[in-house]
Amino acid sequence: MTVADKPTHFIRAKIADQIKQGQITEIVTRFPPEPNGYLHIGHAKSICLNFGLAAEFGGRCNLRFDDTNPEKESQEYIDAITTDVQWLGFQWDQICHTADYFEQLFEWALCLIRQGDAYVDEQSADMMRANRGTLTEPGVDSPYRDRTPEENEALFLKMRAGEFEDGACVLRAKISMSAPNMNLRDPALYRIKHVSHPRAGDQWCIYPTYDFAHGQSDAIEGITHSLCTLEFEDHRPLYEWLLKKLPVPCRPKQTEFSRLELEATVTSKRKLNTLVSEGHVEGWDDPRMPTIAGMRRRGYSPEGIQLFCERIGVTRKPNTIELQTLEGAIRDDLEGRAHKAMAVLDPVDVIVTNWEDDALELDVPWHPKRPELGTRVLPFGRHVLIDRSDFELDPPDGFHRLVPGGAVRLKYGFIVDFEDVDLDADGRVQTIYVRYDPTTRSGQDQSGRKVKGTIHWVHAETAKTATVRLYDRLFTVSDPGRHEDLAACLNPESLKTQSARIEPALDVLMPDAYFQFERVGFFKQDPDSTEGQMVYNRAVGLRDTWAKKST
RNA sequence: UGGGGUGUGGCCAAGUGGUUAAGGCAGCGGGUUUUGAUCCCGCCAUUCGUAGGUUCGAAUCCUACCACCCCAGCCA
Repeated sequence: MTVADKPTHFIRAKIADQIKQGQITEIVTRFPPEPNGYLHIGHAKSICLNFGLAAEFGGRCNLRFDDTNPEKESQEYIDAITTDVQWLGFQWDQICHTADYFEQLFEWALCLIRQGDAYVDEQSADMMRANRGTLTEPGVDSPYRDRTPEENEALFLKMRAGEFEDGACVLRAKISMSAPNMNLRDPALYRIKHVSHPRAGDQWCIYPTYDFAHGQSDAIEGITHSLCTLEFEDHRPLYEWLLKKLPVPCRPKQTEFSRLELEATVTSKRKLNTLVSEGHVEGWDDPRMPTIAGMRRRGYSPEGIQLFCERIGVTRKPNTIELQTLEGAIRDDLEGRAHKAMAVLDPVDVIVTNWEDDALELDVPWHPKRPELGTRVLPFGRHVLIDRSDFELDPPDGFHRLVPGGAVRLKYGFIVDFEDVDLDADGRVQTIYVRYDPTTRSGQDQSGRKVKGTIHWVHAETAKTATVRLYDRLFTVSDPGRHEDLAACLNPESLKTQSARIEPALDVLMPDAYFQFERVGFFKQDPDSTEGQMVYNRAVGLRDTWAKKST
């Protein structure tokens, strides 16, 4: 897609306008995750927005780790985030860490102190909370609020020197304790944490807060558009207050958009963490997780996720996207990308009674519309397996698969006519007997015969056995985010593991390929796979209007 | 009962005073099809949170009301 045919949204429109008006010549954005967890689908929206916009307008986008709280952050998350952003298909201009700005931020804190715009408060956290007031009542000034700049500077230096315990005091902006916006009631700028930092090591025992770090970091990097979610809107006056008070190189502008809410999905880091730590899923990359790592393992493609992010738009409205919107985007992308092959998940024996020869090796394309994907060998013979659901003794109206007295095409093979069926004592189909029509070989059919259906199959002798993992939504409720007891709304059927018979070509490691099991769904080889013992994850099923009608 | 936001079809989303309110997803109907997939065609809001008002004319302007979301971390 080019800029012209992408659906527009208010941020894209605004940038286009600014460029047109000559107000800016280049845009610089940043994606600023805190490395305290894995990236999820909500972050994907932000990544696509920030990197996408920069690419579209010929600008730059930085990946910035907003690492101001060493208590929660770790190198594991930094590495995972780096991997995920690249996998999603984006390349940053610079990789940055707020920690690398700590010295400059400290200098700026000193500036504020000398200007009389910040003070060291020795009230306890509880006291500060009590004195902050409420939503409807103003707060009370701290008894330490009127210290002189000299006194504050001396204290702040002592904070840095490690002369105070954690929590003994904090640097606060001196704004107003009666501001209706709670964020302006003398917000904390620096706090004491005798904790070593994943990047800065033991250099610091005081760390800036988000509010004191974010805008100035944006300014240091020359960010033109600081995009963030709506919950930061109330912080914007503070963001601007700091940039105005400080001798920063430029004044970035913050623009907010609404965060992504996905049906039947949780995206709070706390809740995702609970799922992992309580063992409800197998890890951050469990294919049922809405994490980028999880979606990657499940078999979603980066382009499919990008397509989804483009389709959902960017606004300031609260929104909850239906799961089918995500699945639709993934299918739309995978349809053109996947290698298409045959696998039978619930096999039943079929004997082709008039086939006397050895196996016939059919040469069939991986994708009928994409010859460049090449071909593979598909064996056919006397004994094949078809899916149990593709035969009905007593078919409902409109059923066009194999039935007694009927005929069906074995895809890429021949048309076969029903001959007989063996049932076991319970009336369950045991073996189906058919005759193949030699004049109907795919690609050289001279019979002119038409049959109602074409089904998939594998050759019994050469087929391999694989494990398939069939995933379904993790939660039974559409709004798990609103339920405190997550365990109570877990879907017990979110993962079904079973074996399947696969054609030989599917028994080869192709870790980067996406597959479609014809008539079944899109699959990806799990990293647990080994040749001879493949594991296929179902990313998403095919659209199935027949199943829909019959229910 | 403070401040900041948001309300357009089942879900998203254009639209910012003047043709019959874009488009996507989902749904429905039909065509093509060696995947009941894909692809193609068609249908799907007399109405824009509600009630008033301004205007020749309103989803767009004004007023009032209603609903929902965010903010009282030394989290981000």
